[in-house]
Amino acid sequence: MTRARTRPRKSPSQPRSERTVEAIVEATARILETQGLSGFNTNAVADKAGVSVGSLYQYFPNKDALVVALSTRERALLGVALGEAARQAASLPLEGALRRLAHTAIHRQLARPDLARVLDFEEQRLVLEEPDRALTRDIAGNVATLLRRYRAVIQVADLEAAAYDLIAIARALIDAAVLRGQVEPVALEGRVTRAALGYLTGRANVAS
Amino acid sequence: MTRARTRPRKSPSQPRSERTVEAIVEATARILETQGLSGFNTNAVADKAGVSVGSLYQYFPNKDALVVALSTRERALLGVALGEAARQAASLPLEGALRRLAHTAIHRQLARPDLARVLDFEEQRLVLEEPDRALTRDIAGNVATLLRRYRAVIQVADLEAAAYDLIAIARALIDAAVLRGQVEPVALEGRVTRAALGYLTGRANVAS
DNA sequence: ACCTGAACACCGTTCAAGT
DNA sequence: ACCTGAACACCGTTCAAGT
Repeated sequence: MTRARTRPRKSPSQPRSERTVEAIVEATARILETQGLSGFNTNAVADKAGVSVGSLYQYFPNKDALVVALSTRERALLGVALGEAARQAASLPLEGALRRLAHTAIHRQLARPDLARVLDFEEQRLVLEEPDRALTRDIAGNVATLLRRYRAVIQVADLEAAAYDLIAIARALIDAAVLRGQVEPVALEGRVTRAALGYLTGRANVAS
Repeated sequence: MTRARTRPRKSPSQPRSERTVEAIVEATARILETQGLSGFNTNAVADKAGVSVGSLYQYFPNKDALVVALSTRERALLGVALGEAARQAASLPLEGALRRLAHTAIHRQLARPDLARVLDFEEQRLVLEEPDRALTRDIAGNVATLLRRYRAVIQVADLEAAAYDLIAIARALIDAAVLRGQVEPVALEGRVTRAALGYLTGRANVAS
C-alpha cells in the first residue's frame, strides 16, 4: 500500500490547457453535486468537461486527485473567508468570535450544500487512507491562532488539538443539518457556537 | 438509481450455514480492521471466511450488505450498553448523565478503535446514499428519551434533532481522537461532555 | 505539446455446473 | 440445499497512434 500521489501530474502552462484543467475540476463539482458519489466516474467527468479520459489523466494522476483539486479550491475559499472573519473577530469576546467563525463556515457550506457535504465526506475518506494529507491544516492553524488570544478563559490546554476538534464539531453539525434539511442559518449558528463554547470553557471535568 | 437492498438475502436456517454467515461477517470486520477500506473486497472476505464468492452472494446481495450486517451487529452492542447507561443515569443531573453516556460510547468505540472508525465512516457513506437507512435511529430514540427528563434545563426545543446532533458530535470527537492517537479516555470523555452540555444548555443565542 | 479512445486490469456480481 | 469458480460487466488507468 504505497502512497498514491494526488498532486496534479503537471501544471498547465498554456492558456488552453489551463481551461481544460478548470473544466475538469468544475465538471467534478457538478457531477458530485447532482449525481453524488455513485455517478462520479472518470469517464463521466471527462465527458462533462468535453475531453477524453486520456486528457484527464494527463493532468490528474488518478480519480482521487480530482477530489483533492476540487477540495483544495473550496477549502481555499473557506480559508480566506475564515481568515477575514478571524481578523474581524479579534476584538470580540470569545463567544462572539466563535459565533462569527460559525457564521462564516455555515455561510460558505450552505452556498453549495450538497457539494459541501460530499466533499466533507471525501476529505474524511482521504484522511482515513492517508492521515498526513489533511486539507484542513491551514484552517486549523488559523483557528488555533485565534484561540490563543482567549487562553485566559479557555479550560483546554492543547489548542492545536482543540482547533481540529472544533472544526470536526462544526462540520458534523452542519452536515447533520443539511441531511435533515434544517438549515435555518441562525439556529444552526447557535448550535455550533454553544457546542464550541461548551467544549472550550465548560466546567465539566477538565483534563486536556 | 433505484434503492439497492442491503438486507441479508436469506437467513441461514441450518447450523452450518449460520456459521458460514457468522464467518463472513467476522472476516469483514477483520479485513476492515487490518487492511482498511482499500483491502476490503468481496474475494478477500470470501477467502478469509473460507468460502467462495458465490457462497457469500447467497447470503448477502452485495458488498454494502456486508458492512450493514457488521454495523448492525456493532450498533446493537453499543445500543445495549447505552440503554443500560441511560437507565443508571436517570437519577443523575444532566451533566452526570451526559458524562455517563459519553463514557459508555467511548469505551465501546475504543474496544476496536480502528474498526469503529472505519464503520463510522462507512455508515456515513450509506446515509449519504440512502438517508432513511440510518443505523443510529434506535440509539437516537433512546438518547432523546433520556433528554426529555431534563427538558427544564435544556435550551433546545427539538430533542429528536438534538439527539442526532449529540451523536454526531460524540462520533466526530471520538474519531478525531483516534486519528490523533489522543485516546486518553478521561480527557476525551471531558471534551465530549463539555461540548454536549454546551450544546444543550449554553446561553449562546438560542433559537431551536 | 496535447489529444484520442481502444485495450488492459481489477473487482463486484452472476450463473451454469457440481454435490 | 448449498457450494464452486469461471465468465461477464463496469470502471480506473495506460498507451500506441494521431495532430
